[in-house]
Amino acid sequence: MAKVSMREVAERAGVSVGTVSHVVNGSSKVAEATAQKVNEAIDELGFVRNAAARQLRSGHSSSLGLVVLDSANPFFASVAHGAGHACDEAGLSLLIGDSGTDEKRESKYLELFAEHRVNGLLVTPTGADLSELESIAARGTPVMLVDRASTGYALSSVTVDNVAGGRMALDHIIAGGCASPVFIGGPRSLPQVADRLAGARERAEASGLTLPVYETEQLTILAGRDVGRTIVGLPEDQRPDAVFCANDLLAVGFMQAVLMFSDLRVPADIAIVGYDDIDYAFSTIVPLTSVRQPAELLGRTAVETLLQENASTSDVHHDREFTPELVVRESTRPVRTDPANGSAPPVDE
Amino acid sequence: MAKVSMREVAERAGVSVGTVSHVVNGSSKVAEATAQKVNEAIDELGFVRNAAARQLRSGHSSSLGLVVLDSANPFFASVAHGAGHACDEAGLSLLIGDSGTDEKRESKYLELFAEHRVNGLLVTPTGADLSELESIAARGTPVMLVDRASTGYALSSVTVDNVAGGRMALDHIIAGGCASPVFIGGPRSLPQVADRLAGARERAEASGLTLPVYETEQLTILAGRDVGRTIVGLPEDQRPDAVFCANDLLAVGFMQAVLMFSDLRVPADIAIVGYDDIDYAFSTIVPLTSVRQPAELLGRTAVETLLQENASTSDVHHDREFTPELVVRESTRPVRTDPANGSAPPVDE
DNA sequence: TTGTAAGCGTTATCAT
DNA sequence: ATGATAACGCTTACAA
Repeated sequence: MAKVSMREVAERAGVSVGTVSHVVNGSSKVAEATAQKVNEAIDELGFVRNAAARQLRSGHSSSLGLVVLDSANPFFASVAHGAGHACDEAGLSLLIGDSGTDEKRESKYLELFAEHRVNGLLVTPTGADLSELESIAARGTPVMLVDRASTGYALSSVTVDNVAGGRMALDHIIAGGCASPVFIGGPRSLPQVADRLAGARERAEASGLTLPVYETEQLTILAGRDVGRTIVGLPEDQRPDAVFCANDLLAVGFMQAVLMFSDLRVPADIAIVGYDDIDYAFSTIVPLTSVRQPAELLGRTAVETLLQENASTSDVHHDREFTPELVVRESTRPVRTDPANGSAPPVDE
Repeated sequence: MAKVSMREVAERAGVSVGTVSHVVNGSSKVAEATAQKVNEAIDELGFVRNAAARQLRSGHSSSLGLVVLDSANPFFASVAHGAGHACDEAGLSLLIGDSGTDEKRESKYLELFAEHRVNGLLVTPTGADLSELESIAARGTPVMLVDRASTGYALSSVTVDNVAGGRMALDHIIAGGCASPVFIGGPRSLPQVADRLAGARERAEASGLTLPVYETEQLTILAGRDVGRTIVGLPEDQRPDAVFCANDLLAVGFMQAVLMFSDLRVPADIAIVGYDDIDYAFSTIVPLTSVRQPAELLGRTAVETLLQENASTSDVHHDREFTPELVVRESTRPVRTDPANGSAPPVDE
């Protein structure tokens, strides 16, 4: 058992615990010779610092907590990766929690991290009510919203403009000549989903189109496949000619269903646009057009901004917003160069 | 700041700290009325237990540490997911470290987890030398190897038979009539890679074929794409007619390169077999034939076995091995039914 | 340069 | 049923 304490090391080396502490932490000048003896004792005994005691005494934890909606989603995996790197550079360790879009689990992790006295919290919240987070922040633990705007709350945030992303997707779909697009995604209580839909619907309606919604319970491949099965079973005159999926996982699943359960072609019969541009979007059966989000950068920026606010004495909150980018691949029809129409490519904003 | 301690709660409620501790932990009978008062005080003050103090006093951490090679790899994401679930059920929290196949980083996490006095360590080691882990185990922290055999060391392990997987892949490739397969993967110092190659080579040589190796530095999409670019640039008579990739990420990247940088067809000109059967293997441009590993089960079993060993007093080590499974899709040629040959499907073992 | 000693916030063992 | 109180292993003034 690693039940060797500084006291035992001190005894073995014939010095005091204070001295041991100093050589372990390099906190004060210790004579070369004594340091040597102490280090020997440490090796012989297999001493390992006790993080709990150290933290209890010092008051802080040198760690950050991150709560994501789904760590199996490559988007969040990238966010976590970026955050992890930034933490490494700052000498912090990153605790990761996966809420699975469940408020109970989210609270559980928030509680756990609070008990561990993390230096800060990075959270992609599940629910609409951010008051729990706000009160945590008010009590002194810096909170940073990740991929979620702080609208109406005294919290900082790092986001990507989802409304703009939704607009890009629909503009592109419409420019390709599709006339009956639908939206697939959910739960709609997630602002990411709601905003992408809002942007998309805005552009659909501007072109005189409705944008029916197929709401899913989760943003997974499986959910996409289920909707896909439903849609390919529709009579031709009710079948959409384009789908905009709230994320790439849904799009991947949807594409699987189309190609597995029907003879429909992508994009000729149904065009597909995803969201996130995960690494695999490039490699799908029909390479996927997607709205790219700078996931790693999001994670990194979240950490850096948090640390920065932590260092400053003021209580200012920062809201950093990135802009997504449409990546066009084969899952959507080429932009229609309709001479009557001027043949302009889709324009943002 | 969450600097409210039990002492303050006790004062506020007019009781002793001992009593507060009891109501917080439900550890002993407390009168209904006093419990009420204490809970009120807790709410009003916003008291949050201090994990460091609690652990220091109690001696254990209620957490497990997991160190994986690459958390962005869906295979390890699944392993972590399975492990996380098992931990949840056991009321433990899971600390996750990503070594990035770097021994330095691996050691760093091992050290960090040791300082946190985790109840056990789940590790997919990077290097060949497991003596560091062995001595950690000897000092009392249970260590469980994940996706790595314990050969020669007094450690427990949960693995999938990589040699068998390699055999399956090559048997299938050969049965499809390919005559010049190559192996893509690396670093070869990883036993997972070495074993898959060993199994594959065994079967290749049994059929009188050599199995050239394109060694990569990492098991990533990018690495696969690089090798792909090299291979499609080869003169036709030197070009392989099948590749067996050490994991699906490589296979995905390789496929991207083939389709992007050449007019070669998959599987007609080049057949591709991956390893892991990640969710996306199903959705690649040409759906990928792959050797499936039960990733979530691996993680779950690792945790359960560890806990089990932890509970028992004996020092027995367990080695649990799962068998992989070939999943055939369109990236490989159909098995050749050569009448002269009996037309048997590929056989395991 | 090194030793001494007072906590950090809990839990657990006693008494009461 | 509740209260005192002694650890747990460490950091950090302050003394020597």
